[in-house]
Amino acid sequence: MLTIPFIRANSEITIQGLTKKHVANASEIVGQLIAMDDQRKSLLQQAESALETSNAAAKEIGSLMQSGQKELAEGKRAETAALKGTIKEKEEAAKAAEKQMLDLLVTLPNLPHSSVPEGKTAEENEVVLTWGSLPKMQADAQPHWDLIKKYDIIDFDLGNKITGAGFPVYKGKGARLQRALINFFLDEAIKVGYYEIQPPILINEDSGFGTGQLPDKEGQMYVTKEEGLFLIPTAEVPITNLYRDVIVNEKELPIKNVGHTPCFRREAGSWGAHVRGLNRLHQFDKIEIVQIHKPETSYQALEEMSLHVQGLLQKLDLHYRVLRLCGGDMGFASALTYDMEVWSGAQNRWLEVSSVSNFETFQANRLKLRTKVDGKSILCHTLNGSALALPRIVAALLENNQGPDGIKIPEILVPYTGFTHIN
RNA sequence: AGAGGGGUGUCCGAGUGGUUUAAGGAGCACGCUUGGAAAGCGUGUGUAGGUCUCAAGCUUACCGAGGGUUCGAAUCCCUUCCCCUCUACCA
Repeated sequence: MLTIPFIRANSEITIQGLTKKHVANASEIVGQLIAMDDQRKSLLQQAESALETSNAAAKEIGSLMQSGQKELAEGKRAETAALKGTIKEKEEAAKAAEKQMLDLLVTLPNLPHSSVPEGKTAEENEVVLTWGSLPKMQADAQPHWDLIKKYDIIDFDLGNKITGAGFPVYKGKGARLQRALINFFLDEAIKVGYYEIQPPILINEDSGFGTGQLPDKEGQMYVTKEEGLFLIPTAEVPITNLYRDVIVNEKELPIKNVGHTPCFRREAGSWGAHVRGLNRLHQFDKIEIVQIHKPETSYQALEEMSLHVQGLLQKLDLHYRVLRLCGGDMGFASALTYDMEVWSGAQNRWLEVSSVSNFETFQANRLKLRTKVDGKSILCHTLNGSALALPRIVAALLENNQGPDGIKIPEILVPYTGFTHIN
């Protein structure tokens, strides 16, 4: 969430940024917000000055009563009783004005970083770099949805039976490959200083709000019926929310956390060839890295996180590219996002496997995540990224590494899997 | 899940309607003291909002959260969350 003081002080920048993110009528909205805030302030002042009078009178009544001056006290009492109505009325009006302002403020996305390219759709994302080369595929190369059947390692039919579409069952070497990847990704993160967290995978409403899933995107999350808890769409939510309502000691920054969780996404309304097989699931595993920084170091951290993710892809020897997302394709809360895409040899297209973002103070403002610099409390910057999401990595590994002997496991994973081929 | 007890500042802890502008202690910071340190003494010590050119000052809210009663609420009432003890259940 953007802050009102920032918007007031930088209304032109705000309007430009919102426009880059394709918010319609940015200029009007900013004007409205400032007007609402003015109204809020004025009502609050009225309420507070009435309260001040009333507080003073109440105190006076107290001392009059103690000194036995009953009649004087009674007079005062009548006087302040009359104020009650005004106070309540003004307080309620101020609260209503604030709510109106917040309701609007909460709908505004974060402002994009200056390096974010203009553009509306994924086609306008900027390719930052491409690593590796196209895998050499055999003539009769099969897409992963055929390979998983051929080797009987991932079973969608069984998943359909016990849950529904998009909930595959991993079996045998398929299950072991999952476990190998999870451990590999966690170990790599721990090696470079991340602290491992195993969070709950159900979250409450406050947490959903803190990282920006609520109030807008509840349709994308599963909810429990009795408690109204949400199944997490990503470990970002519980791990970042660990720091909700926290003033972090400056010395503890930067914070670097990593966690593995299953992730749940309803993805209502998406079907078609592009979502076949492992390309899009309702439940999948992901290793998430989260960092919390002082503002001046956050962009350096973003680059470091991007390099970490790229390192993983390089170790798995996957042909990949890095995109800098354009204003229209970026997430709601992000100021700058890099997407990593791996080449899928049999589908002949790029698959998104990671998204690394700097949210600057956008999440921190909702979370009330602050630190103190020179005695003043300031909002922290939050960042996160997938390192990595499993299903599409598995899809690419299966497709790109298929051969006459079966599917070859990358060297680096063999100690984790305990086998060299799926056959 | 049932019964009972409890949630107060960075921490411990007093406080059941009016000098509580939250006692007292610990911690922390600064100062005095000292050859240096400890002890001792003194001063300060939260968050958010408003006012203000800045600072200071003034002011409002915050004793788990939300609402209510009252001229006045940490204190009384209602709702709710969390913790502890016992019982029940359970991996």
